[in-house]
Amino acid sequence: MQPQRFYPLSLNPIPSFTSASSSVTNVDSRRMQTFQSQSIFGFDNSIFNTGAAQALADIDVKNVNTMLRPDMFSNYLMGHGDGAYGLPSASGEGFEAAALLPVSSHEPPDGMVNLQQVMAMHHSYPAPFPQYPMPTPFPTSVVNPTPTLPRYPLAAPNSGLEVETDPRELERFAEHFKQRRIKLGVTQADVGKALAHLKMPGVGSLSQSTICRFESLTLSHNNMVALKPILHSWLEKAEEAMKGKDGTGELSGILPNTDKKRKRTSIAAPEKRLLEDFFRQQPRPSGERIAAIADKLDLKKNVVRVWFCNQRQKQKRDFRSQFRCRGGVAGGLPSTLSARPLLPPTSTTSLLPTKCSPFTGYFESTFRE
DNA sequence: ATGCATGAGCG
DNA sequence: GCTCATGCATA
Repeated sequence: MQPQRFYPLSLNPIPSFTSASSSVTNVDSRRMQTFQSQSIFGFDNSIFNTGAAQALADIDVKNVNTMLRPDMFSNYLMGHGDGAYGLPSASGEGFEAAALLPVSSHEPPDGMVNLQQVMAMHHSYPAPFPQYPMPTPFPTSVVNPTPTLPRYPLAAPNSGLEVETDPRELERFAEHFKQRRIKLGVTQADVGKALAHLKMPGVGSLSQSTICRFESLTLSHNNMVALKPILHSWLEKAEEAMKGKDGTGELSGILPNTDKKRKRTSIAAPEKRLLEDFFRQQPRPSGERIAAIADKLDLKKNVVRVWFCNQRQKQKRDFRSQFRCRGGVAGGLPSTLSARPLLPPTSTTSLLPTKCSPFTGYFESTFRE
């Protein structure tokens, strides 16, 4: 059984949401305007008011004209969990950065097992939730301490709760997430599968790759923003399930057996070096040039084209790189927990030197030949 | 963890 | 034909 496929989380089928004044309206506009305006989680509020949310969760979102929007998750995240940290405000102010994050790493389980197995172990983990530092206290008026209130937000706009877009906070969460996941003994793949069982509208399973990239911050900023509430939600449930030693089972996913094999082109080192040379010369070669390169390297034109696409994306998608200004990203940072990204001073409005592209953190070289 | 690939949405 | 999110396959 294949995991159900969903739309990319940040793609929004509603055209009006994809314009410059997109649905990410709730987000600190000062910052958001520095990023691509692609909407993230378009989610029609009305579905909540009509109580159709659950029904929606059960059908293929491809057929639904709604998507999730990060701001819709604000309340979602605040639900319960005494130890759970709250969604910080987008302002991100009064919040000391990664200094607080040296989470002491206790020994992880020797082997990774799926959550179901873990829960079956009946181990009660001591101090299940080393409090994730709460950056900005929420006004109590918007915090919902009552566990009986709806899991899905009825309205988010201008509620004061906003999507987390502070790169520091995202980074901190990513690390926190990884630490906790490991502590729980859950693999990245397990998390990805379990997401489908959260029954969050528009949220299906994700691959191990994506979870990995989230943890290692090798996603675009928008992508990080979009995934954070979902993963946070999973983590909350997982912690809870672990606490109450009787797992509800909702996190145990069906293990899909993917048998189809796709062959992957492998570009040899010499060719790759040449491609990198070409890329340095011109990151956005014309079709003709691509053809020429392909011919020269004896590669298929499409392979070369995709390689350039991926190379550009590689630069851009590294979440961390978006807050740096440098010539290239080749190699990138090691994705170890100890890799401390160079993040700019607190002010999110001046994250980047003016010469940088606000989105990519790079000097733009958009001109094509 | 990451390289190559796919596909939706878009201009 | 590009960007972007995401996944399969593999180093």
